[in-house]
Amino acid sequence: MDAPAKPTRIQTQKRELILDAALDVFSTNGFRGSTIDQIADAAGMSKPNLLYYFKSKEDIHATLIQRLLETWLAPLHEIDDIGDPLTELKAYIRRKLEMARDYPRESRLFANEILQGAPRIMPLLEGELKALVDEKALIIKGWMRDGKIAQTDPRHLIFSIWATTQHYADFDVQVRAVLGPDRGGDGRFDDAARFLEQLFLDGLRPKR
Amino acid sequence: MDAPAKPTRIQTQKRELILDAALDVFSTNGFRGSTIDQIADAAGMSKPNLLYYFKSKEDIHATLIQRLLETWLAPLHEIDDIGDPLTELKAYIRRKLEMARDYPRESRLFANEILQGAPRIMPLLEGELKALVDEKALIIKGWMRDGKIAQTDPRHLIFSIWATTQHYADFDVQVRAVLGPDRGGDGRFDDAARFLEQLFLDGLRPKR
DNA sequence: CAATTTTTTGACCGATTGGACAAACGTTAG
DNA sequence: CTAACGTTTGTCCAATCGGTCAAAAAATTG
Repeated sequence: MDAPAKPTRIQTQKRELILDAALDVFSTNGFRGSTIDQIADAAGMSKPNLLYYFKSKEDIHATLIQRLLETWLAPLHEIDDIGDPLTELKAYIRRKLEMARDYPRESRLFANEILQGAPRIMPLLEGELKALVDEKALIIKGWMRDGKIAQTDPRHLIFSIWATTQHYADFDVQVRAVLGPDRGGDGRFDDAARFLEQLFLDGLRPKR
Repeated sequence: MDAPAKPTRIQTQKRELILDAALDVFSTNGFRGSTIDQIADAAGMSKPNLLYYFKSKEDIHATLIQRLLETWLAPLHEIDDIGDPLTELKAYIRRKLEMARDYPRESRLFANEILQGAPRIMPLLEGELKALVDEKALIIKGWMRDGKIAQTDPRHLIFSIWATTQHYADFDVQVRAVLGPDRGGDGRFDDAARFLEQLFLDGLRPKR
């Protein structure tokens, strides 16, 4: 009874088009600040037509958030303790920075959700995300015990990596404005990568 | 003709009440996501009454943003090259972290504005803020030339300080969710302060 | 007190919102 | 061709939006 019935080619195609348009709109205006009309316009279709593919504004947003989280946590999943700790952390920072560069809309969508108090993903933060961070914090703690990296708080280390990398997506307009048109162009991600590697490896105290 | 007429006691008092309520609402919902009714409710008055003190929703928001920016950039202004560079930077990080702790609503208001493309403060970012950062970047660059701190990109250094400290205000719910009820309580800012000092001074490479 | 000014509110307005619906249109399989 | 099904849209609806206005209520002034 009521089998889901596999989607037609047009259905999958249009749904994808809508989700892409919705990502544009939601990531810059937040959920409450976005309208179905805006999304429909951006997707090049009428509002009723959009509502034929998604049954509500909530539905679109939920689909987007769910899809986002899968890709968003992937880099953290990849951390394990088989490689060299410092190399592993450097790779994680680089991957997160690449995600800020290649998926800035997803980063801003997430930032908007958290800023608003995470009303739609709070259970996930306290469940899946916390468990994942706890697991990786244990690995990092092990590296510290082995003297492979300096002794410090592994959870705040993870926070600082998130903060510094996502900053280049979420605060992009500010970064561009401050750097000016010259360095705001393309090289800013390379500069950021170099700086962050230096910061996380050796900090600011001058070598003796 | 049309002298501004000094405000009554009730006027200054109620305007302050409204701004405080509006800061609550705007900082969690963004500009478009907030309604005058929400603000009026939070301020304990009727909508027309609120509009008697501020002529529009825009007016409230503009007042809030303008007031925010004055206090927001104060810590950066305080950086000068008379003290010891590392001490100076440590103090700046601590001050910014205290602001994230004591004025989280202001931080989120700012984050919302930037996330939405900074439509109302773009000129200020490209003008006053860029000039200020340029000025302080020169000071930091001097420290690097003198060998007082490690050679690196001073602008990205400033970005990383902003990102790591504001993270504890803007992403507060995520930080709390991940740390759990125990450490999510009060000590998290002290833990963050200790971690950030370690990170910015010495990084993660273990001492030999 | 009474006159005046400031403060507060209920009722209202046009515009926009998320969403429903039936009718029209396109496509495809028999 | 035609019946069936998938797709698209114009029209409509109730709720909410930002904001106005006139009149009532408080506060202030003389």
